[in-house]
Amino acid sequence: MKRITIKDVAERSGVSVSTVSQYLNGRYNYMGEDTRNRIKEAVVELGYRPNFMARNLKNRSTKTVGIIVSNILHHFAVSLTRKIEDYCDENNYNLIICNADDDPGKEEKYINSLIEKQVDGMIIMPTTANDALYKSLANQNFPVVFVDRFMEHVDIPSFKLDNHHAVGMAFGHLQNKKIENLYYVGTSDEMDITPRVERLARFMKLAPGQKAITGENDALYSRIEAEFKNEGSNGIILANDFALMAFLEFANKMDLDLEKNHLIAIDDVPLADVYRPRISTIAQPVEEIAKNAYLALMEKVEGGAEPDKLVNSYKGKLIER
Amino acid sequence: MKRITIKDVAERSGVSVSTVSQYLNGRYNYMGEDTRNRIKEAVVELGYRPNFMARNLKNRSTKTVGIIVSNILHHFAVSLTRKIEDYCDENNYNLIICNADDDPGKEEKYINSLIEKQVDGMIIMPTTANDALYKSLANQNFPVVFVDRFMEHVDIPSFKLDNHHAVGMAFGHLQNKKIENLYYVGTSDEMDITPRVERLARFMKLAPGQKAITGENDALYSRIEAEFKNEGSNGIILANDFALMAFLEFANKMDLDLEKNHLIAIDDVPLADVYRPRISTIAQPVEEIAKNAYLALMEKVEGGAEPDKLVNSYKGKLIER
DNA sequence: TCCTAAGACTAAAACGTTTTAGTAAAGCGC
DNA sequence: GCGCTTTACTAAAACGTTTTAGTCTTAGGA
Repeated sequence: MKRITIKDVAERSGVSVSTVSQYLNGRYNYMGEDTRNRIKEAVVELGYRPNFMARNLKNRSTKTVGIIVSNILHHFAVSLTRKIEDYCDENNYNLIICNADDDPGKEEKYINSLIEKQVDGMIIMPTTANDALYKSLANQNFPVVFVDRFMEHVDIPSFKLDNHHAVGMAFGHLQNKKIENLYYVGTSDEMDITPRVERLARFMKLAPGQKAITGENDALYSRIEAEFKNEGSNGIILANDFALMAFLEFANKMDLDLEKNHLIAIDDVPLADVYRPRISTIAQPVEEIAKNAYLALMEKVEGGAEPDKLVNSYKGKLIER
Repeated sequence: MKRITIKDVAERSGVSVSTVSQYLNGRYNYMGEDTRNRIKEAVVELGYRPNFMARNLKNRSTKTVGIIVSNILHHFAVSLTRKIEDYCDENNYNLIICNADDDPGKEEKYINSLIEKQVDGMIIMPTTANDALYKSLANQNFPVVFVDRFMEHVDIPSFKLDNHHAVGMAFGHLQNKKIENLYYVGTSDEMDITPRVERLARFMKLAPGQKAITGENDALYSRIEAEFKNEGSNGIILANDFALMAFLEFANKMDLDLEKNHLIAIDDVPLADVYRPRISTIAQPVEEIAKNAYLALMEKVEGGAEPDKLVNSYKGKLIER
């Protein structure tokens, strides 16, 4: 598989590489019309495609940004990535998608790999466990923005759901029902991950003395089994899509009556709309987060103004079903 | 944001760039121990990271492969990508994930962009609408494998579900119930996309005279509304996750009794396990597809043997619920 | 003492582009 | 027919690495 270079094109069309390069960059007034046509033909006939590596060794910008999501299995992560992809596409940027899989080691590897690949900037949904690395990025003035999560002592702007408001809405929604006990079910807040911390904190504040059940994956399921009492009419706030799935699994097993147990979940997953009964949710402002994160990143890439706020929260939308 | 190069490291440690390069590539016997330590320090202090572009301009391999999925919203696409990512990770390959969004134009753009980025190979879930481009890849001997879909006149090996067998299992599963009418609900087979064509064809063969409802997105929903008759006990084969969602939406609206209407869906989406009632599915052999596609690609990358078969189908697994 | 080998390095070419500075020829005005 | 501009190009440096072919010094070995 011989690689076709600009030199092959130059030879084939009988001009110098410089002229071919001018042609490739659309500066047609540097050459006569017949030359231009000959080059055009040569490019097509040889199936020439410029070498991005060589091109961007000379240029400054790679017109590429990377996104590292904490876990691509979260519906929110995929939707956000899709939206950001749209923005990149519109603006002729390439997007490299990386999945850290909730593993700080993988995250570190990807951050380094993206830098080596000379991306112009990156969007990170941080695992929050690579403090030193984030800081060094910020210090080097490398263009980075965070999404979904915020880190207290790191000078990188973040774009995310207003978690306080979201939990407030969930709480308000349940108050309209006649509910005896309130539950919060979510992933554990031990890791200091913003949405977990903020959501849980707000729940505790709004419903002091009510039960919060937290844990990771299978552990969460066991804790639900251990702590949830199926008595009377309950309200259950599901902190994210994983929590919702865990609770539904439990509800199925116990055959809970979901007309008496009122669910409301953060993250508007497609399943909520078709479940029986349908499930009320709070949809994340994916569009706003994607847009503002992208714009802020571009500001940084182009060396423009810093955003005036480090934490940028956007309100979710209650979808009552 | 000044970029730190190997030259800076060389100056800082008082040796030539060649020596630093040797150090970076682990060829330590090219230098004395103290030199080695000085370079090490300089690298850390400067936070030096090699420029991938420059490095791979010289080298042949980029240790990078790309995957282009037809639509990242399909559960199957994400699971497969995750598995392939694991294989890449294990073997120290980087994976660039691209989402064609069922748009042949985007697919073409991504294929070109991956070539320009000098990936060592790519895995494509083809939209099937870029015939000429696939062929030119095959002719140039560029390392490519297909997944999920197969293209008749293109010399690229494909790794996919055994669709005939899958539909056969779905059919068999429903035959154990007492069913009066059989339905097939799926995306349209107009585009000549392997799974759609094969699944539909097999259904027609097994259940001649029974109803097949096909269409895209909203159109599919309307066709269900128009053609599905809620009379007696029905069996419904859902051709993929989109079809399942569309049908569940319809079932909800009509308040269909899902104990009388028996569903079986291809693609084991998480929702199937928690839905009420739980939904039987046919799980794709994601693991096998990922593994074999990856291995075949690596064979090609390393210039090894061609796979002996162009079409490699693996059997799905019936999950009765 | 001379020869060779080993050890510790370095210079420079090469990878495939872009870009800057230049050149040669043609055309034009006067 | 001289100077100037325009047109149509080209040569060569540069980007940040890797790699090959050296070079220089020191140390043995005969």
